[in-house]
Amino acid sequence: MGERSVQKKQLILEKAKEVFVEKGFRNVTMKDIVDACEISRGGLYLYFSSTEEIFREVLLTKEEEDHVLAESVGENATVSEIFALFLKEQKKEILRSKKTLAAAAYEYAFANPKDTTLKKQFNTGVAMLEKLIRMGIENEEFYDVDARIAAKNIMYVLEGLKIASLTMGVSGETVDNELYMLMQGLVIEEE
Amino acid sequence: MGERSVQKKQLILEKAKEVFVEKGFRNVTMKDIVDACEISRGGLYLYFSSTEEIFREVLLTKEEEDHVLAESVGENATVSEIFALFLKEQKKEILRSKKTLAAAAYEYAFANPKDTTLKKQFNTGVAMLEKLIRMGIENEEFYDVDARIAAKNIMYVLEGLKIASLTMGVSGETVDNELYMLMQGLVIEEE
Amino acid sequence: MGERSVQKKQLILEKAKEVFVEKGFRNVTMKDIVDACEISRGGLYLYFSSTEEIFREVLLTKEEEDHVLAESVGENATVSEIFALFLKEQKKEILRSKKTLAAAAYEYAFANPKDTTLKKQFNTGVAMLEKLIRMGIENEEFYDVDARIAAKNIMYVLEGLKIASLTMGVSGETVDNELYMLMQGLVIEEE
Amino acid sequence: MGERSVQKKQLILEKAKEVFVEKGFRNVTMKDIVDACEISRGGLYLYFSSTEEIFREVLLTKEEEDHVLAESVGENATVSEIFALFLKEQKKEILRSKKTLAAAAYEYAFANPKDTTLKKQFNTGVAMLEKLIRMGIENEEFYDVDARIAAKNIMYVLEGLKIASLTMGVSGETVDNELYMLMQGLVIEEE
DNA sequence: CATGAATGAGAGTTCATTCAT
DNA sequence: GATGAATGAACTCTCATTCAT
Repeated sequence: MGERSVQKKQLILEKAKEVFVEKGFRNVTMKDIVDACEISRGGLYLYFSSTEEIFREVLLTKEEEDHVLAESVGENATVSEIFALFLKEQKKEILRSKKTLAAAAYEYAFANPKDTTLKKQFNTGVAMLEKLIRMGIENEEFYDVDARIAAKNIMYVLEGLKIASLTMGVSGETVDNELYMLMQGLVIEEE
Repeated sequence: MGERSVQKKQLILEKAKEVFVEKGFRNVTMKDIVDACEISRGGLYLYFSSTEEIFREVLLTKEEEDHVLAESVGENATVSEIFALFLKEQKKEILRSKKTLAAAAYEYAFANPKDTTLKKQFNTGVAMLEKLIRMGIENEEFYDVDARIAAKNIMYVLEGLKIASLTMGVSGETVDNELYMLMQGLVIEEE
Repeated sequence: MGERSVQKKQLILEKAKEVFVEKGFRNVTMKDIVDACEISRGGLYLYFSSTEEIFREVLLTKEEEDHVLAESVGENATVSEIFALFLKEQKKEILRSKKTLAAAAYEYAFANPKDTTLKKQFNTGVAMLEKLIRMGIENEEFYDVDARIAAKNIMYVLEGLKIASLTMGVSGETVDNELYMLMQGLVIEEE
Repeated sequence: MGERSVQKKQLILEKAKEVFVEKGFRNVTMKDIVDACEISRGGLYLYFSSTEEIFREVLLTKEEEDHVLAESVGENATVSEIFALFLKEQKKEILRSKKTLAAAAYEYAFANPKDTTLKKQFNTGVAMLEKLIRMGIENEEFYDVDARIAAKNIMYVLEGLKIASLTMGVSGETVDNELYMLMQGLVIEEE
């Protein structure tokens, strides 16, 4: 597969992502993707042989984006500020969840219980938060909690908000309340 | 619709529920349900005209079960005990989520953003918890928190655990940790 | 599957047979059969799920016809006469082989080495001939040969003529010569 | 077409032959041959424009091999010996028929009734045998039979054994019995 | 000459939905 | 009411064949 093909593959992944965002996972057919990419029926099969295969690659692309995000966080000042920034990003993500892969990813996970991509992404998040919390504790910015358990708790609340956003809608205010509680549980307030 | 028809409809809903538990929502065809019910293809159409319609009714049945649960709680003694019992029930529910309608319900919600059934069920839960928390505060068993916000927080954590259980699996211990944190945030420990 | 369905299945088998006669085995698609039967695409799948399955049933039908033939032979007079009649039937069969299932059956056998239908039909032929030859020997109409080996030899010559007829064509005279040799090898000529 | 091209064409024919041996005729696609030859899709079309065309040339190659065989026979001593050697070769050929082009050739012939390649090969065999038998008769090694008819009979038995070997399997013993009968019908046994 | 990406026709298969009985 | 055969639309997937490079 030459240079040109790599570009085409990339194009397919981009267009396919839009389709998955719009239609979820199960609902998407190879034809949908063919139409979105404006290529021939057979053409798509040169690159991928099922919607599942395409979705897996789209998910990996997402993962990369997340990594980039995680690293860009590293440049900021105090741990509390980084944490606040992280939560702010999460809020954005939660509120626009209907315009992301989130629903499709859940559907995919339901259909593929063996696949561990979501789990890995979750664990990556936990690990990052854990590290952050440890730093906060060391700096005496955070209460002396069990960093791992606290990290997991944050991730579960975020998951809860995400699925709630997808299935019943949540207001910005609601998210703020939840995130505020998370901060409160960790950050030592100055008097 | 006569007596007999009502019974038949009930039978269909029961069998259909098993199918939805096993296969989710999108994956289920009218044929699957026809096969499970051992009725004729045409026969099913006398009662329901799509899997969506069937699923909606199945979901309502579930709602009733939940109500029953909520009321049975009422017989217990202290608020803390009731709360502990509630969490214990939730733990069970979370750990067996793969054997419940949960995944199908989420899939259904993704496909039907307008439908408010899940939202109503969530809100019912919030209301019940809010009432409980208010009672706890009055009894001085619970800290004096914002009951509504606390109730919502609990529900979001539970949602997070449920979707995590469905998509990546969670251990009993993990659930315990989370539920313990929820208790800790509310119940005033005696010294 | 009710009365009506059995008739339809029969109709499909008849029409399918014509298609197999005309096009062989591998070349035949479900669509070909659908067109020949003037039923819907999906309709055919109610009865059969592949051309192979259809062909197998068509072959069995043929087998029955052969059995009928074998028995009808039993009514005639001397063994030599029966034998002559048998060869005459075979000649007809060989010369019209292009209008029978023969080619399709060979193709099918190539594609399904495990299937023993052809072998069984061959063995049935051998058994019948062997019995006939034994009777001929007892009656002193036939030379005292090894009945089993002689029977097999006849069947192999007939197979050779059949495949030759299909792949290169044979004249009636050629068949006559071969069949005459077969008779000569068995029947004791009166002086 | 230059020297190099001829080599390439030869390579294609060799590899294609392996494919035809393995898969028969109808089952083989241009893609199969492209894959086997490790050339480009377009490249194959520079030399051949269909599997049929390729198969025709492969068949001619086979014909040459047979000729070589026929001539190599010429070096041996008595006619009976040559005849025995010929039958021995045929036995080998029959028993390994599943590893030869035989099935593909029959399939090809079914699909191309106009093609006379198989007929020519058959007639070449008949002619060779006829010549041999005439020599045997002259030498008084063979009975005084009609050489042409005897030659044809031998060829038909061999065809019968070949197709039987392909479609239902034959044992070495069975082949021996048949070939022994052929010898017996010709060779005058010394007392 | 040679490549291999791309096309589009066409086969296989499944299902929601209808309708005569 | 109930049945289940029948339909046809929609999808999946494969290949022969072409063509820009």
